[in-house]
Amino acid sequence: MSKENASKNQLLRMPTYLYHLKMLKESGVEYVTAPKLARELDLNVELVKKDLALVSLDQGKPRVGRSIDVLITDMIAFLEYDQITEAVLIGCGSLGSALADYQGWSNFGLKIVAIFDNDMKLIGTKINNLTVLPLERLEEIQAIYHAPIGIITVSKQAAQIIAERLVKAGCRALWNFAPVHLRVPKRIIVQDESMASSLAILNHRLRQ
Amino acid sequence: MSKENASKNQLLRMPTYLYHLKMLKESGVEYVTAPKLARELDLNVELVKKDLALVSLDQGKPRVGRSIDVLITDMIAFLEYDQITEAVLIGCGSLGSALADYQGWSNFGLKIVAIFDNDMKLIGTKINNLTVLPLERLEEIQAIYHAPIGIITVSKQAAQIIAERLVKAGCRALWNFAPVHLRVPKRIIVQDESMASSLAILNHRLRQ
DNA sequence: TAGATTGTTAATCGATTAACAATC
DNA sequence: TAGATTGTTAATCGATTAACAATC
Repeated sequence: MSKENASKNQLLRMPTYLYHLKMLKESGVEYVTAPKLARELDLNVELVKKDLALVSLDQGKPRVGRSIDVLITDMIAFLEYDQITEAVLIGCGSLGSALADYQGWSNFGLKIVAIFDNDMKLIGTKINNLTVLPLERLEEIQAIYHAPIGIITVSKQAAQIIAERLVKAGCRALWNFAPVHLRVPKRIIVQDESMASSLAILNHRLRQ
Repeated sequence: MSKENASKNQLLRMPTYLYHLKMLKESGVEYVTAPKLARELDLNVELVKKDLALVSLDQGKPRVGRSIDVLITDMIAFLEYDQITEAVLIGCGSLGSALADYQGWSNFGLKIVAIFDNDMKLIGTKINNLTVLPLERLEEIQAIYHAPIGIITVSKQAAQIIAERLVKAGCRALWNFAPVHLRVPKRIIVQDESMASSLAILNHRLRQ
Protein backbone atom coordinates (compact mmCIF):
# COMPACT_ATOMS: atom_id res chain seq x y z
CA MET A 1 0.00 0.00 0.00
CA SER A 2 1.29 3.43 -0.84
CA LYS A 3 0.17 6.45 1.09
CA GLU A 4 -0.90 8.32 -2.03
CA ASN A 5 -4.33 6.81 -1.34
CA ALA A 6 -4.62 8.03 2.23
CA SER A 7 -7.77 10.08 2.74
CA LYS A 8 -7.78 13.21 4.84
CA ASN A 9 -9.69 11.49 7.61
CA GLN A 10 -7.28 8.60 7.61
CA LEU A 11 -4.36 11.01 8.01
CA LEU A 12 -6.17 12.66 10.90
CA ARG A 13 -6.58 9.34 12.67
CA MET A 14 -3.01 8.15 12.28
CA PRO A 15 -1.40 10.25 15.03
CA THR A 16 -4.12 9.04 17.39
CA TYR A 17 -3.20 5.43 16.67
CA LEU A 18 0.47 6.22 17.15
CA TYR A 19 -0.08 7.86 20.53
CA HIS A 20 -2.19 4.97 21.67
CA LEU A 21 0.24 2.35 20.43
CA LYS A 22 3.07 4.04 22.29
CA MET A 23 0.98 4.05 25.45
CA LEU A 24 0.18 0.36 25.06
CA LYS A 25 3.85 -0.41 24.48
CA GLU A 26 4.78 1.42 27.66
CA SER A 27 2.33 -0.72 29.59
CA GLY A 28 4.06 -3.82 28.26
CA VAL A 29 1.68 -4.94 25.53
CA GLU A 30 3.47 -6.63 22.60
CA TYR A 31 0.72 -7.38 20.11
CA VAL A 32 -2.34 -5.45 19.12
CA THR A 33 -5.41 -6.32 17.06
CA ALA A 34 -7.81 -4.12 15.13
CA PRO A 35 -10.78 -5.02 17.38
CA LYS A 36 -8.76 -4.03 20.47
CA LEU A 37 -7.79 -0.65 19.00
CA ALA A 38 -11.33 -0.09 17.80
CA ARG A 39 -12.72 -0.73 21.28
CA GLU A 40 -10.18 1.46 23.02
CA LEU A 41 -10.41 4.38 20.60
CA ASP A 42 -14.17 4.16 20.00
CA LEU A 43 -13.78 3.50 16.28
CA ASN A 44 -15.40 1.08 13.88
CA VAL A 45 -13.46 -2.19 13.52
CA GLU A 46 -13.41 -2.22 9.74
CA LEU A 47 -12.15 1.34 9.73
CA VAL A 48 -9.22 0.39 11.96
CA LYS A 49 -8.48 -2.71 9.87
CA LYS A 50 -8.23 -0.57 6.74
CA ASP A 51 -6.17 2.12 8.43
CA LEU A 52 -3.69 -0.42 9.77
CA ALA A 53 -3.49 -2.19 6.40
CA LEU A 54 -2.63 1.16 4.83
CA VAL A 55 0.39 1.84 7.02
CA SER A 56 1.58 -1.73 7.62
CA LEU A 57 4.30 -3.03 5.37
CA ASP A 58 3.41 -6.64 6.20
CA GLN A 59 0.18 -8.44 6.95
CA GLY A 60 -1.23 -9.03 10.38
CA LYS A 61 -1.56 -12.54 11.77
CA PRO A 62 -5.06 -13.93 12.27
CA ARG A 63 -5.86 -14.41 15.98
CA VAL A 64 -2.66 -12.58 16.97
CA GLY A 65 -2.74 -9.20 15.31
CA ARG A 66 0.39 -7.14 14.79
CA SER A 67 3.59 -6.53 16.73
CA ILE A 68 3.28 -3.15 18.44
CA ASP A 69 6.96 -2.40 17.81
CA VAL A 70 6.70 -3.06 14.09
CA LEU A 71 3.43 -1.17 13.85
CA ILE A 72 4.90 1.87 15.61
CA THR A 73 7.88 1.82 13.25
CA ASP A 74 5.61 1.53 10.22
CA MET A 75 3.38 4.33 11.50
CA ILE A 76 6.33 6.67 12.05
CA ALA A 77 7.60 5.87 8.57
CA PHE A 78 4.14 6.41 7.11
CA LEU A 79 3.74 9.79 8.82
CA GLU A 80 7.37 10.56 7.94
CA TYR A 81 8.03 11.64 11.50
CA ASP A 82 11.59 10.42 11.00
CA GLN A 83 12.26 13.01 8.31
CA ILE A 84 12.75 16.51 9.67
CA THR A 85 11.03 19.34 7.82
CA GLU A 86 12.09 22.87 8.67
CA ALA A 87 9.74 25.76 9.34
CA VAL A 88 9.89 29.47 10.01
CA LEU A 89 7.34 31.03 12.36
CA ILE A 90 5.97 34.54 12.00
CA GLY A 91 4.27 36.23 14.91
CA CYS A 92 5.52 35.69 18.47
CA GLY A 93 2.38 36.64 20.36
CA SER A 94 1.11 34.24 22.96
CA LEU A 95 0.06 31.56 20.47
CA GLY A 96 3.22 31.89 18.36
CA SER A 97 5.37 31.78 21.48
CA ALA A 98 3.55 28.69 22.71
CA LEU A 99 4.22 26.94 19.40
CA ALA A 100 7.86 28.06 19.37
CA ASP A 101 8.20 26.91 22.96
CA TYR A 102 6.82 23.43 22.35
CA GLN A 103 9.55 20.83 22.79
CA GLY A 104 7.79 17.98 21.04
CA TRP A 105 7.88 19.05 17.38
CA SER A 106 10.88 16.86 16.61
CA ASN A 107 8.67 13.86 17.36
CA PHE A 108 6.47 14.99 14.49
CA GLY A 109 9.31 15.69 12.08
CA LEU A 110 9.05 19.45 12.46
CA LYS A 111 11.85 21.83 13.32
CA ILE A 112 11.27 25.55 13.76
CA VAL A 113 14.50 27.17 12.59
CA ALA A 114 13.68 30.86 12.93
CA ILE A 115 11.01 33.02 14.55
CA PHE A 116 10.04 36.56 13.61
CA ASP A 117 8.04 39.48 14.90
CA ASN A 118 7.90 43.21 14.28
CA ASP A 119 7.30 44.16 17.91
CA MET A 120 10.43 45.88 19.27
CA LYS A 121 9.63 44.55 22.75
CA LEU A 122 9.86 40.96 21.50
CA ILE A 123 12.76 41.24 19.06
CA GLY A 124 15.92 39.91 20.64
CA THR A 125 14.14 37.89 23.33
CA LYS A 126 14.67 34.14 23.38
CA ILE A 127 12.08 31.40 23.12
CA ASN A 128 13.31 27.85 23.39
CA ASN A 129 16.85 28.73 22.17
CA LEU A 130 15.50 30.77 19.27
CA THR A 131 15.98 34.53 19.18
CA VAL A 132 13.02 36.55 17.95
CA LEU A 133 14.22 38.23 14.75
CA PRO A 134 12.90 41.42 13.15
CA LEU A 135 10.47 40.74 10.34
CA GLU A 136 12.71 42.61 7.84
CA ARG A 137 15.19 39.77 8.06
CA LEU A 138 12.70 37.11 6.92
CA GLU A 139 13.86 37.00 3.29
CA GLU A 140 17.54 37.04 4.23
CA ILE A 141 17.12 34.13 6.67
CA GLN A 142 14.91 32.15 4.30
CA ALA A 143 17.59 32.49 1.63
CA ILE A 144 19.79 30.46 3.96
CA TYR A 145 17.35 27.88 5.32
CA HIS A 146 14.86 27.44 2.47
CA ALA A 147 12.38 26.19 5.07
CA PRO A 148 9.45 24.63 3.19
CA ILE A 149 6.90 25.45 5.89
CA GLY A 150 5.79 28.87 7.09
CA ILE A 151 3.81 29.04 10.31
CA ILE A 152 1.55 32.07 10.45
CA THR A 153 0.58 33.24 13.94
CA VAL A 154 0.09 36.92 13.21
CA SER A 155 -3.13 38.93 13.39
CA LYS A 156 -5.78 38.43 10.73
CA GLN A 157 -4.95 41.88 9.37
CA ALA A 158 -1.33 40.94 8.72
CA ALA A 159 -1.82 37.33 7.64
CA GLN A 160 -2.33 37.84 3.89
CA ILE A 161 0.75 40.08 3.52
CA ILE A 162 2.88 37.66 5.52
CA ALA A 163 1.58 34.75 3.45
CA GLU A 164 2.65 36.50 0.27
CA ARG A 165 6.09 37.24 1.67
CA LEU A 166 6.53 33.63 2.78
CA VAL A 167 5.53 32.36 -0.65
CA LYS A 168 7.94 34.74 -2.35
CA ALA A 169 10.63 33.66 0.09
CA GLY A 170 10.19 30.07 -1.03
CA CYS A 171 7.77 28.43 1.40
CA ARG A 172 5.77 25.67 -0.24
CA ALA A 173 3.32 25.16 2.61
CA LEU A 174 1.64 27.51 5.08
CA TRP A 175 0.30 26.47 8.46
CA ASN A 176 -2.19 29.23 9.08
CA PHE A 177 -3.45 30.05 12.57
CA ALA A 178 -4.95 33.39 11.56
CA PRO A 179 -8.70 33.41 10.96
CA VAL A 180 -8.60 34.43 7.30
CA HIS A 181 -8.73 32.60 4.01
CA LEU A 182 -5.31 33.08 2.43
CA ARG A 183 -5.19 33.75 -1.28
CA VAL A 184 -2.05 32.13 -2.64
CA PRO A 185 -1.00 30.35 -5.85
CA LYS A 186 -2.53 26.91 -6.42
CA ARG A 187 0.79 25.13 -5.91
CA ILE A 188 1.03 26.40 -2.32
CA ILE A 189 -0.37 24.11 0.38
CA VAL A 190 -2.41 25.88 3.04
CA GLN A 191 -3.42 24.13 6.23
CA ASP A 192 -5.84 26.25 8.23
CA GLU A 193 -5.93 25.77 11.97
CA SER A 194 -9.15 27.35 13.05
CA MET A 195 -9.91 27.33 16.76
CA ALA A 196 -13.14 29.16 15.96
CA SER A 197 -14.30 26.33 13.71
CA SER A 198 -13.41 23.77 16.30
CA LEU A 199 -15.24 25.70 18.98
CA ALA A 200 -18.25 26.07 16.69
CA ILE A 201 -18.59 22.29 16.54
CA LEU A 202 -18.19 21.94 20.29
CA ASN A 203 -20.80 24.61 20.97
CA HIS A 204 -23.21 23.20 18.45
CA ARG A 205 -23.04 19.76 19.98
CA LEU A 206 -23.34 21.22 23.46
CA ARG A 207 -26.55 23.02 22.57
CA GLN A 208 -28.00 19.82 21.09
CA MET B 1 -34.08 25.59 8.22
CA SER B 2 -33.07 24.48 11.70
CA LYS B 3 -29.46 23.89 12.55
CA GLU B 4 -30.11 20.34 13.76
CA ASN B 5 -29.24 19.30 10.21
CA ALA B 6 -25.89 21.05 10.03
CA SER B 7 -23.12 18.64 9.11
CA LYS B 8 -19.73 18.77 10.76
CA ASN B 9 -18.13 20.20 7.63
CA GLN B 10 -20.81 22.86 7.36
CA LEU B 11 -20.14 23.92 10.94
CA LEU B 12 -16.43 24.10 10.16
CA ARG B 13 -17.07 26.41 7.22
CA MET B 14 -19.40 28.81 9.01
CA PRO B 15 -16.79 30.80 10.96
CA THR B 16 -14.87 31.24 7.71
CA TYR B 17 -17.91 32.79 6.07
CA LEU B 18 -18.46 35.02 9.07
CA TYR B 19 -14.87 36.33 9.05
CA HIS B 20 -15.07 36.97 5.36
CA LEU B 21 -18.44 38.68 5.56
CA LYS B 22 -17.15 41.00 8.28
CA MET B 23 -14.16 41.84 6.10
CA LEU B 24 -16.39 42.61 3.13
CA LYS B 25 -18.62 44.76 5.32
CA GLU B 26 -15.61 46.76 6.49
CA SER B 27 -14.67 47.42 2.91
CA GLY B 28 -18.12 48.85 2.30
CA VAL B 29 -19.85 45.99 0.49
CA GLU B 30 -23.58 45.81 1.22
CA TYR B 31 -24.79 42.76 -0.64
CA VAL B 32 -23.16 39.41 -1.25
CA THR B 33 -24.00 36.48 -3.54
CA ALA B 34 -23.12 32.81 -3.29
CA PRO B 35 -21.00 32.89 -6.48
CA LYS B 36 -18.99 35.81 -5.09
CA LEU B 37 -18.29 34.06 -1.79
CA ALA B 38 -17.48 30.83 -3.61
CA ARG B 39 -14.91 32.61 -5.80
CA GLU B 40 -13.30 34.45 -2.93
CA LEU B 41 -13.12 31.48 -0.56
CA ASP B 42 -12.29 28.86 -3.20
CA LEU B 43 -15.43 26.86 -2.58
CA ASN B 44 -18.01 25.21 -4.81
CA VAL B 45 -20.98 27.49 -5.58
CA GLU B 46 -23.65 24.95 -4.73
CA LEU B 47 -21.94 24.28 -1.43
CA VAL B 48 -22.06 27.96 -0.53
CA LYS B 49 -25.68 28.26 -1.63
CA LYS B 50 -26.67 25.42 0.69
CA ASP B 51 -24.60 26.73 3.58
CA LEU B 52 -26.16 30.19 3.29
CA ALA B 53 -29.65 28.76 2.98
CA LEU B 54 -29.02 26.83 6.20
CA VAL B 55 -28.19 29.90 8.28
CA SER B 56 -30.38 32.49 6.56
CA LEU B 57 -33.74 33.16 8.09
CA ASP B 58 -35.05 34.64 4.85
CA GLN B 59 -34.45 33.93 1.20
CA GLY B 60 -31.89 35.62 -0.97
CA LYS B 61 -32.94 37.79 -3.86
CA PRO B 62 -32.16 36.56 -7.38
CA ARG B 63 -29.56 38.79 -9.07
CA VAL B 64 -28.91 40.68 -5.82
CA GLY B 65 -28.00 38.12 -3.21
CA ARG B 66 -28.23 38.84 0.48
CA SER B 67 -27.68 41.86 2.70
CA ILE B 68 -24.31 41.46 4.40
CA ASP B 69 -25.64 42.96 7.62
CA VAL B 70 -28.55 40.56 7.83
CA LEU B 71 -26.37 37.60 6.87
CA ILE B 72 -23.82 38.46 9.56
CA THR B 73 -26.60 38.70 12.15
CA ASP B 74 -28.06 35.38 11.03
CA MET B 75 -24.63 33.75 11.09
CA ILE B 76 -23.91 34.96 14.61
CA ALA B 77 -27.30 33.70 15.74
CA PHE B 78 -26.71 30.38 14.00
CA LEU B 79 -23.31 29.91 15.63
CA GLU B 80 -24.80 31.21 18.89
CA TYR B 81 -21.90 33.58 19.32
CA ASP B 82 -24.30 35.92 21.08
CA GLN B 83 -24.87 33.45 23.89
CA ILE B 84 -21.95 33.22 26.32
CA THR B 85 -20.89 29.76 27.44
CA GLU B 86 -18.52 29.55 30.39
CA ALA B 87 -15.44 27.39 30.56
CA VAL B 88 -12.75 26.40 33.03
CA LEU B 89 -9.22 25.81 31.78
CA ILE B 90 -6.83 23.28 33.29
CA GLY B 91 -3.11 23.54 32.60
CA CYS B 92 -1.43 26.92 32.33
CA GLY B 93 1.64 25.88 30.35
CA SER B 94 2.48 27.86 27.26
CA LEU B 95 -0.51 26.65 25.26
CA GLY B 96 -2.95 27.00 28.15
CA SER B 97 -1.62 30.48 28.88
CA ALA B 98 -1.97 31.46 25.25
CA LEU B 99 -5.62 30.36 25.27
CA ALA B 100 -6.30 32.09 28.58
CA ASP B 101 -4.60 35.20 27.27
CA TYR B 102 -6.65 35.37 24.06
CA GLN B 103 -8.90 38.41 24.11
CA GLY B 104 -11.24 37.31 21.34
CA TRP B 105 -13.18 34.45 22.93
CA SER B 106 -16.17 36.66 23.71
CA ASN B 107 -16.65 37.06 19.97
CA PHE B 108 -17.18 33.30 19.83
CA GLY B 109 -19.48 33.09 22.82
CA LEU B 110 -16.83 31.66 25.10
CA LYS B 111 -15.82 32.98 28.50
CA ILE B 112 -13.03 31.40 30.51
CA VAL B 113 -14.05 31.91 34.13
CA ALA B 114 -11.26 30.12 35.98
CA ILE B 115 -7.83 28.70 35.22
CA PHE B 116 -5.97 26.02 37.15
CA ASP B 117 -2.53 24.47 37.45
CA ASN B 118 -0.65 22.42 40.02
CA ASP B 119 2.70 24.14 39.45
CA MET B 120 3.55 26.27 42.51
CA LYS B 121 5.46 28.67 40.27
CA LEU B 122 2.31 29.44 38.28
CA ILE B 123 -0.30 29.45 41.03
CA GLY B 124 -1.17 33.00 42.00
CA THR B 125 0.14 34.57 38.80
CA LYS B 126 -2.28 36.47 36.62
CA ILE B 127 -3.18 35.85 33.00
CA ASN B 128 -5.62 38.23 31.41
CA ASN B 129 -7.26 39.18 34.74
CA LEU B 130 -7.56 35.56 35.82
CA THR B 131 -5.49 34.25 38.71
CA VAL B 132 -4.04 30.78 38.28
CA LEU B 133 -5.70 28.66 40.96
CA PRO B 134 -4.39 25.46 42.54
CA LEU B 135 -5.87 22.33 41.00
CA GLU B 136 -7.31 21.25 44.36
CA ARG B 137 -9.81 24.07 44.14
CA LEU B 138 -11.30 22.88 40.85
CA GLU B 139 -14.35 21.16 42.39
CA GLU B 140 -15.02 24.03 44.78
CA ILE B 141 -14.93 26.62 41.99
CA GLN B 142 -16.97 24.48 39.61
CA ALA B 143 -19.64 24.15 42.31
CA ILE B 144 -20.06 27.91 41.97
CA TYR B 145 -19.77 28.39 38.20
CA HIS B 146 -21.12 25.12 36.78
CA ALA B 147 -19.15 25.90 33.63
CA PRO B 148 -20.34 23.48 30.93
CA ILE B 149 -17.00 23.42 29.11
CA GLY B 150 -13.65 22.17 30.38
CA ILE B 151 -10.55 23.09 28.40
CA ILE B 152 -7.76 20.55 28.85
CA THR B 153 -4.25 21.86 28.19
CA VAL B 154 -2.34 19.54 30.52
CA SER B 155 0.20 16.87 29.58
CA LYS B 156 -0.98 13.66 27.96
CA GLN B 157 -0.15 11.82 31.19
CA ALA B 158 -2.51 13.99 33.23
CA ALA B 159 -5.30 14.43 30.68
CA GLN B 160 -7.42 11.37 31.48
CA ILE B 161 -7.45 12.08 35.23
CA ILE B 162 -8.32 15.73 34.64
CA ALA B 163 -11.06 14.72 32.21
CA GLU B 164 -12.64 12.50 34.85
CA ARG B 165 -12.46 15.24 37.46
CA LEU B 166 -14.05 17.75 35.08
CA VAL B 167 -16.85 15.32 34.26
CA LYS B 168 -17.48 14.66 37.94
CA ALA B 169 -17.44 18.40 38.56
CA GLY B 170 -20.24 18.83 36.05
CA CYS B 171 -18.64 19.70 32.71
CA ARG B 172 -20.73 18.49 29.80
CA ALA B 173 -18.14 19.15 27.11
CA LEU B 174 -14.37 18.83 26.99
CA TRP B 175 -12.13 20.73 24.60
CA ASN B 176 -9.09 18.51 24.59
CA PHE B 177 -5.67 19.78 23.49
CA ALA B 178 -3.77 16.80 24.94
CA PRO B 179 -2.80 14.09 22.46
CA VAL B 180 -4.78 11.24 24.02
CA HIS B 181 -8.16 9.71 23.42
CA LEU B 182 -10.24 10.53 26.49
CA ARG B 183 -12.48 7.81 27.84
CA VAL B 184 -15.57 9.48 29.25
CA PRO B 185 -19.29 8.65 29.47
CA LYS B 186 -21.21 8.73 26.18
CA ARG B 187 -23.19 11.81 27.19
CA ILE B 188 -20.00 13.90 27.44
CA ILE B 189 -18.98 15.81 24.31
CA VAL B 190 -15.29 15.65 23.49
CA GLN B 191 -13.74 17.90 20.90
CA ASP B 192 -10.14 16.92 20.19
CA GLU B 193 -7.78 19.60 18.98
CA SER B 194 -4.86 17.73 17.56
CA MET B 195 -1.98 19.78 16.19
CA ALA B 196 -0.24 16.51 15.36
CA SER B 197 -3.12 15.44 13.11
CA SER B 198 -3.20 18.80 11.44
CA LEU B 199 0.54 18.71 10.88
CA ALA B 200 0.27 15.17 9.52
CA ILE B 201 -2.02 16.41 6.77
CA LEU B 202 0.25 19.34 5.97
CA ASN B 203 3.33 17.13 5.81
CA HIS B 204 1.60 14.51 3.71
CA ARG B 205 0.50 17.06 1.17
CA LEU B 206 3.94 18.65 1.17
CA ARG B 207 5.61 15.35 0.30
CA GLN B 208 3.17 14.79 -2.54
C1' DT C 1 -36.29 41.42 -21.91
C1' DA C 2 -31.87 38.87 -20.90
C1' DG C 3 -29.20 36.95 -17.69
C1' DA C 4 -27.38 36.31 -13.13
C1' DT C 5 -28.74 34.37 -8.98
C1' DT C 6 -31.90 31.87 -6.31
C1' DG C 7 -33.60 27.37 -4.16
C1' DT C 8 -34.23 22.52 -5.03
C1' DT C 9 -33.99 18.09 -7.03
C1' DA C 10 -30.98 14.48 -9.07
C1' DA C 11 -26.35 12.43 -9.94
C1' DT C 12 -21.88 11.57 -8.42
C1' DC C 13 -18.37 10.67 -5.43
C1' DG C 14 -15.99 8.93 -1.53
C1' DA C 15 -15.82 7.26 3.03
C1' DT C 16 -17.74 4.24 6.40
C1' DT C 17 -19.93 0.10 7.60
C1' DA C 18 -21.36 -4.60 6.85
C1' DA C 19 -20.56 -9.20 5.11
C1' DC C 20 -17.69 -13.08 4.23
C1' DA C 21 -14.12 -16.27 2.92
C1' DA C 22 -9.26 -17.31 4.33
C1' DT C 23 -6.01 -18.15 8.03
C1' DC C 24 -3.62 -19.65 12.06
C1' DT D 1 -10.64 -28.29 15.96
C1' DA D 2 -13.16 -23.90 17.06
C1' DG D 3 -13.08 -19.34 16.90
C1' DA D 4 -10.97 -14.85 16.73
C1' DT D 5 -8.79 -12.05 13.56
C1' DT D 6 -7.26 -11.13 9.03
C1' DG D 7 -7.90 -8.91 4.31
C1' DT D 8 -11.24 -7.90 0.77
C1' DT D 9 -15.46 -7.31 -1.61
C1' DA D 10 -20.20 -5.38 -1.48
C1' DA D 11 -23.77 -2.29 0.56
C1' DT D 12 -24.84 1.85 2.80
C1' DC D 13 -24.58 6.37 3.96
C1' DG D 14 -23.77 11.19 3.57
C1' DA D 15 -21.67 15.04 1.52
C1' DT D 16 -20.45 17.41 -2.63
C1' DT D 17 -21.36 18.56 -7.25
C1' DA D 18 -24.24 19.07 -11.23
C1' DA D 19 -28.57 20.27 -13.40
C1' DC D 20 -32.61 23.03 -13.83
C1' DA D 21 -36.80 25.64 -13.21
C1' DA D 22 -38.23 30.01 -10.84
C1' DT D 23 -37.35 34.84 -9.99
C1' DC D 24 -36.32 39.64 -10.25
